[in-house]
Amino acid sequence: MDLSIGEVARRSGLSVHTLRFYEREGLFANPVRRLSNGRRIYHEEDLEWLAICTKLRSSGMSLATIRQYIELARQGPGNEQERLQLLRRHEDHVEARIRELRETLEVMRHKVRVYADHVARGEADRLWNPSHSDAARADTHQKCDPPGHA
Amino acid sequence: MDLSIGEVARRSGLSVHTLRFYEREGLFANPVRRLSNGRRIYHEEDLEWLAICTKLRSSGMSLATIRQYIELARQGPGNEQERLQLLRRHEDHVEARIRELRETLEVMRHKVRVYADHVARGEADRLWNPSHSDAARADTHQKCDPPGHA
DNA sequence: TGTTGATCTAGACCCGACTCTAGGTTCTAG
DNA sequence: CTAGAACCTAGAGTCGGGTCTAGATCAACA
Repeated sequence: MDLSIGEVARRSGLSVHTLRFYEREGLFANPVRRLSNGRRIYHEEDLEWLAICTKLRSSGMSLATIRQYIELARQGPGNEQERLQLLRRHEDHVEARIRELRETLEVMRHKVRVYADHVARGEADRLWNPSHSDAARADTHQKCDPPGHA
Repeated sequence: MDLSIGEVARRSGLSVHTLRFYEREGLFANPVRRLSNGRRIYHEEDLEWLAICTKLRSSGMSLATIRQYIELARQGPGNEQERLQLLRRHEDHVEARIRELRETLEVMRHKVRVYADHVARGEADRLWNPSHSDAARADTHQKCDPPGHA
């Protein structure tokens, strides 16, 4: 049940380069073992961890933080609170990020709606070609264009 | 009502370095004007745009995309649909990102709950020190630890 | 007048996270 | 026996997004 790096790459979606890179960076819980010929051998557990790892990455956890986490895990029992703390801190970050994105999204949706409206009614000229002198006027129409001052 | 770069930095929260960098990158709708002595002069409109710009950035829009957008705006009226399209594409990205984050968050919350439970009941030993040979056993407890195989 | 502080330009540097190259070994199939 | 695929290491390169430095100019004040 040993897996080659190529196999793991295929199944994890990461490149072999990245797998070696992650190893150098200490992102595997256990030092990756080698065959006598020097080739790496992985196991199902590594794939499971890589899946989690990838999820953490894609939710914005840095490699440094992931490393911290697996270092705690490597130290064995006794630091459960720290591990939980680390995960909860990340939860908080993710939540904050979601709030931030939602807020931006709302603003954007509003602007797009107003714009689309104007465009549809063919009244967009003033809006879409703001100049220094009529910026204030355009403003009252909720423009979100980069203001011009030519 | 002219603003110096320092003033704009103060009010936008960006550094003077970044303002100059953004200018080089073509992220201002209008070429930033200079005083006869070469110093940049900004206006309120620039601050407004920088605020929007910052929001777009913080929602993950790349500088390249922002540049595309202001290039459309610079071309003047006639490409409203393209601008709307660009904004809507970004909306889609942001939505997708929110979904992704929410999903991760759910998974994390679940794992944290299960962990905290185990820790609270003092049963975490097996869970928190998984070894190759008992990984399967630990697995039945929904571990999210990096699996060990020592 | 001279120092302090803000600005200018061009270009180097940094960081995170990969990604790839060069040059060498090893496995596998024909 | 040999070609080609897969692997190895060390280290260089890339990309996005800044960040900073050096050396010069300029304004304002005691």
